[in-house]
Formats: sequence, C-alpha cells, structure tokens
Amino acid sequence: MLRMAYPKTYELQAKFFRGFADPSRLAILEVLRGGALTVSEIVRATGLTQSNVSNHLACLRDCGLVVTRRQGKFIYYELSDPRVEQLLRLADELLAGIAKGVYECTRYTAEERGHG
Amino acid sequence: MLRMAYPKTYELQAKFFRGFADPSRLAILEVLRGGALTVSEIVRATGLTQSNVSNHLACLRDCGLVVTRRQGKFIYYELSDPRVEQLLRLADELLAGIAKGVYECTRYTAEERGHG
DNA sequence: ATATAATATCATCAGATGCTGATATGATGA
DNA sequence: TCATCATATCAGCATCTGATGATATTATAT
Repeated sequence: MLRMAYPKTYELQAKFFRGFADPSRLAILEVLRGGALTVSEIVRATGLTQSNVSNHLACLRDCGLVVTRRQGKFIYYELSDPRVEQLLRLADELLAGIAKGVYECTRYTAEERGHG
Repeated sequence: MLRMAYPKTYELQAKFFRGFADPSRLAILEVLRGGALTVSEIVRATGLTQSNVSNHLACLRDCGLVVTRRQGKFIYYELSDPRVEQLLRLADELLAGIAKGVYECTRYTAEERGHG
C-alpha cells in the first residue's frame, strides 16, 4: 500500500480522526463524558470484552484523546481535553444536518446504496 | 467481525469520522477549502490518480462532507457545509495541543513506540 | 456515428483493523 | 510467599480498506 506521499500532517491528522472512527471507541468516549472511569467500569458500561476495551483505550490514549491516572490497582481513564467533547458535539450537529447519506461510506467505492 | 451491537448512532458517527480518517481524503478536503474544484483539478492539486480521487470523492460524498454540481462535462465538488472546515480546524487545534502521542495509533495494540 | 475529454466503476491484492481467547504483568492483601 | 483482582499484551483470524490498472459511462464536438 505504501501511502507515504503526504506531509506528516495528513498522516497525523488521519490517525487522530481514526480515534473517533470506530463505534466501540465512540461508545467508550461517550461513557467517559460523565467523568473518569476505571477500565472495568468501562467494560461494564459498554458491554465490550476486557481485552477489547483495553486495546481501544490504548488506541485512544495514543491518539491523545484520553489520559490515565493510576490509583491503587485501578487505572482511571478520562477525556484529555474538553475540546474532545466539543469535537464530538460539532460532529453530531453536522451529522444531524446531513444524516441522509452516511449509510454506506464503506469500501469507499459506493455501489448502489440508500435502501435497507 | 460482525460488529452490530451498537445503536445506529455510533455506527453512523464512526462512518462519518472515517471520512476524515484518511490522508488522501484530508488532502482533498484541504484543496477544497479554497472553493469548488473539478475532479481533474483535484487530481492535479493532490497528485493522486484519477480513479483514486474518484473513489475518495464518492466516499466523501456518501459521508456528506462534499456536494457536487455538474457543469457541462465537468463535475464540481465542494465542501458541503462550513462546519466541515470548522471541524477540521478544531481538530487541528486539539492535535497541536496533543501532538506528542499520535505517532502510532495504528493496530491499536500499541507496542513499544515513541522514538524514531 | 466517431472521437475525445471527464468522470465513475470494477476486480484484484497487499496491508490494516478489530475481535476473541489465552496469557502476562502489576498491585494488594493474607 | 501465594492468591486474587485489575489491566495489558499477544497470536490468530476474518474482515475492511485503499491503491492500481483496466474498463465503462457521460458529455461535447465534429
């Protein structure tokens, strides 16, 4: 695939957005909007498996979307910046205004779509 | 993979964000910030191949990030909403403040990282 | 109709991604 | 020390994704 013909910026930005580009991670970000939670609390709140959550949290952390703090044997995760929420909200707004077409952005080769 | 244990919302939002989660698409969005362009102009401006651009444009359109209008044999693409730019700018800001950790969000299993 | 320019679609394939289950690490308490 | 809870990491896999090159479509002009 190669894909390295871009200024570092686009690669970086793309990775950043990929943090938001998965339903499991969005679910995690959502539950974290209520404040810091431990991994097992996140597991309970989302219904995902422990290793799955752990992997996604690592991703979110690498993307800079969450930060951690240890407390005894617990590790608390929380949103790293209020702008993370802001970005989610802005996306929600935009999406609400668009809504129609996002059914299938998959495969980015857009076959016939737009009906159940 | 299956992955359908989520309220439609997260799936939708994830797809929406995926529109932003690729360097080629970010490059396209960037050149479109200057206003509407035809496909071939976008091809020239980005250096990507025609079919590649065309595929990405289809994706961006499905995600609602761009809209099109035909003029003769040309098709003009442009950003669908000023909030698309706004979202990009907000992401830029956030990313600038974070910057450090986004080197490797790939594989989301976070091996040892953070050094060239 | 033919030729040509602009754009879209298709098949294919390498590589990335996310999930699961098992195992490893780390902290706490007996 | 051992047992246990909390979390992280790993291997394997099925799938998704993006790039390429070839072909199809659409519009214009002759």
